[in-house]
Amino acid sequence: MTAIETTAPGLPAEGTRARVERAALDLFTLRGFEQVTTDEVADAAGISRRTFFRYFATKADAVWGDFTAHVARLDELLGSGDPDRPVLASVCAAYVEVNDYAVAELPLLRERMLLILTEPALLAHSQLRFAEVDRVVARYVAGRSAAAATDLVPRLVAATTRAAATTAFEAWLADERSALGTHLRQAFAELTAGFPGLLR
Amino acid sequence: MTAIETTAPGLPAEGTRARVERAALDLFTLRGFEQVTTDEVADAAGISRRTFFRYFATKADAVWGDFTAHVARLDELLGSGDPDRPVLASVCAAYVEVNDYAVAELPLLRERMLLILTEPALLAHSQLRFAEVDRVVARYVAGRSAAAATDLVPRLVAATTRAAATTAFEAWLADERSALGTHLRQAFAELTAGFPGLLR
DNA sequence: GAGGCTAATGACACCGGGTGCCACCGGGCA
DNA sequence: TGCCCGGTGGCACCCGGTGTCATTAGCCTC
Repeated sequence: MTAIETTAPGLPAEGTRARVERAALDLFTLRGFEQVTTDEVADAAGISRRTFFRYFATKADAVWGDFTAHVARLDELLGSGDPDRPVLASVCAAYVEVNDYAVAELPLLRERMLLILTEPALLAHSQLRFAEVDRVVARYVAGRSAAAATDLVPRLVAATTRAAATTAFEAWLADERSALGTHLRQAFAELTAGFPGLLR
Repeated sequence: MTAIETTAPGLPAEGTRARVERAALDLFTLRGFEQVTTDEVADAAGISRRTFFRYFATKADAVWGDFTAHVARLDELLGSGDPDRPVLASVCAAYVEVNDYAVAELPLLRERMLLILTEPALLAHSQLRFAEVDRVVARYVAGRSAAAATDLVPRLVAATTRAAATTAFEAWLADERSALGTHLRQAFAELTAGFPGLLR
């Protein structure tokens, strides 16, 4: 595997990050996360192993894209939401909206999430990234319910809505033709209603 | 760090596993998970590094005790529960019961969970162990609601109740004097009622 | 235009978790 | 006594991740 487009040292390195992400996603999808070494990813992207770890803190981080921006957008959506809507409904709505991707982005999202939720090493790592989401949600719930972000209910809302969202993603991945939003709405509906179908 | 009680090779190795667990827990609590090498743990327990990895698949597994038995007990509790009780309530009750520890075991449990939920590497790893719990719960819910264990609702119940239980653990760890069962019951009450306090 | 600063890169050495392999040791058994 | 067997330790190796240093190119200043 040699580089398609080699970059010289000292250059602004335009698009290098995106190129590495593509190489990583391709290789991981093709052969499995653990079966691919960081050396191979770096090689395929035309950079050195050392440089790979300057773009991504860990091997796992190469599959997440700009997740920090994703979390920031969720934070903004929560902050700019309708203050008259109930807290829990606001959280769910923000989750649905932040995950309302353009059709063209769906294949990439699918590839990412499939890796994250099926590869054990990536699933483990996801806990650390999703914790960023939890903090944002807990802070929002705390702010609207006059509680501390470390109290039980804010944490509880954050943890359970995130669990519901993740489960919706799994259902979406399992059904190639379905819409992510549908699964998210259904999951949140079940959650907020206390699972009405399970009263027996 | 030298071994208190060295064992000869070829011996039945009685209590070695427990001794390694204690050494690991002590060192991790004292200096932090990442700051302790497996070499040091093995040394403190009087075995070689190579043998450490025969008792535990990973460094992280040394803090979990016999978690497989814990999951098995949850499975049994679910299977032997009152079939007239609603499904969701049964799951919550089983969670409460399986976590009803004797007072003498609480300090050890606290030490374990504090490490697991505070140390990033262990928190990430926890996702893999907790997934075992999720499978058991999802299978139970599926069995009682005429659905497949891979359907949305069984997975959803498993993921959200587990998230609630984990959050209850966090609350318990944050309050030295509180009872774990209280937090669990409160968390499940909020969850099953759809967070009634957040209607504004 | 020469020199100096900066940022990105790559080579190298090193650490630590995890694994495969093999030699060794002790006990049980024919 | 000779054999097998299971727990063990030593060793070499792979791979993810990090610290250090030299190199390179662009840019800014004089």
